[in-house]
Amino acid sequence: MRAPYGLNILDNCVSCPVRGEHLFCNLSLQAAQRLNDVKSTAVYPKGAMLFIEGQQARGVFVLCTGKVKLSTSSREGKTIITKISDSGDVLGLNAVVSNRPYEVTAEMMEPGQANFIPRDSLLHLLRDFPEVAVRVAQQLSRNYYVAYEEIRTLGLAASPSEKFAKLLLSWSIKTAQDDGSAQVKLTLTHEEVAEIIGTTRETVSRLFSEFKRKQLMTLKGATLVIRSRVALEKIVQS
Amino acid sequence: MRAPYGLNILDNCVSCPVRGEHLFCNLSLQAAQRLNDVKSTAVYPKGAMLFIEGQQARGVFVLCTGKVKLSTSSREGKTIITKISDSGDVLGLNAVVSNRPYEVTAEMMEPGQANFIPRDSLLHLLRDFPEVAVRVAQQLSRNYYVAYEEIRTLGLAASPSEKFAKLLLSWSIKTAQDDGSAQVKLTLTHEEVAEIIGTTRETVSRLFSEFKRKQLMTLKGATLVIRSRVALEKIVQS
DNA sequence: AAGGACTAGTGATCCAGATCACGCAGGGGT
DNA sequence: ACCCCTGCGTGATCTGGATCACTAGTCCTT
Repeated sequence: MRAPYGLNILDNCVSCPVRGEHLFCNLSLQAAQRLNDVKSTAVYPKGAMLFIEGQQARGVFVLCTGKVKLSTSSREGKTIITKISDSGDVLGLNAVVSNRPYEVTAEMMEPGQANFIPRDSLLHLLRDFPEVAVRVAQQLSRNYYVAYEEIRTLGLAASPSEKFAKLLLSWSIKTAQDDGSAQVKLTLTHEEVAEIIGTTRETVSRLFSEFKRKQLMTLKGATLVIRSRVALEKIVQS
Repeated sequence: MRAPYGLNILDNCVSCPVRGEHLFCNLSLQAAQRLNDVKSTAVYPKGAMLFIEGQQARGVFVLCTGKVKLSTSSREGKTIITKISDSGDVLGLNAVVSNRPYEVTAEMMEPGQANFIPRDSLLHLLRDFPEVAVRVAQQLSRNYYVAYEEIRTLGLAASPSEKFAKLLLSWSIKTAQDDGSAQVKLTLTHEEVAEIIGTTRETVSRLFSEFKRKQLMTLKGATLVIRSRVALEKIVQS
């Protein structure tokens, strides 16, 4: 028996946009109920840290609304952003399952709401409900794929242009039109973009100029308009 | 009830060096028996490909003996080695669990033996035995951590020297002595080392010279002697 | 013994991108 | 209005490592 909507973990915030695909949607009634009992909801302001790299894992966060920046830094202060998470994402799962410190820092980029599930509760859930364990395994392997893509990008894609083009393409996936164009609201600073593609702020500035000059994109206020995805793909594999 | 040794999946090859920590050791009697029924063992020659990047996932391989090189390449032919696996490692797990193509190519670097577990059998095992699912989840999150380390290395550690030092340190972990020295049998070509740390063969050659000159290591035949791990660690974080 | 196919070492050159150093615009806050 | 702070755009310079081009040792094959 499937849980009615009322027991979905995301239901007490905004309705879940991809309901059913998520880690904690469409569980059995029992599992969903247990989940509901152990979770707690909170609202976080912009800039709030859900957790910090190196902290012992306390539990996982299921993001309802808002965007979260996941990043790591080296001792010398260099920072890379590994992912921008949004609604529906589960944060901290790897650390919880393998009982290690959080490997990234999670910072709210805008105010938002998240459900928290304490470590022990989640682990018990895992052992009591095979369906949850399988879901978690699938989620973890998905995370792995994302990480792997990142390795490919960092290791194989040589130039900043290439990585920048890749980034633009990844942004434009959701809003892609039939004609290959797309619009994205640009919420990151050049500095942050630089931390994503592993280059400097100056280079990102120059990339924006270059791509505009080459008619690959235009910028109207904070709205990024991508002319042709095909042209970008050509740069990626060049 | 725990399975007797006779039912451990690694038992029909060399005895498992870290028995008990592995994915398929110390399962319940039932689970171990099922596992034993569905697995098949084979010997592979040097150069054999267990699977190739992009192939639909057929199943997982549990490596008994030998070393396996895991690598990805870009269309333009650039290759990176993401990991050198050895005895006990489980290969292809991520692809099987998330039902995607293998994300890497697995090539035997020396002759060796491996157990194969077909995809469907493993997935059934997952659903029937919560303990297996939990184990798999843990293994996946461990894989994730390794991938994450790689991202940190590629994204944060700037110079080839730094990455080379990191690599030497990772090699010397197992054989580290109290005085900070260590010995490693060097089985990779300069070319392969270059593919691991993401640089060129020439640069690796120069790195070897430089590190020898700086008394960080010496080379006797194929035996690499690391003088002081501390000195290397200093380079890593410099 | 001789040839070929890898693997290594090392100079010479070149260039993309980091670094440094500005100026300039917006936008709060007092 | 003022200042200060953060984010952006762009020139000038510098440099680490890629690339190219050799030589030479080693191991295998025939």
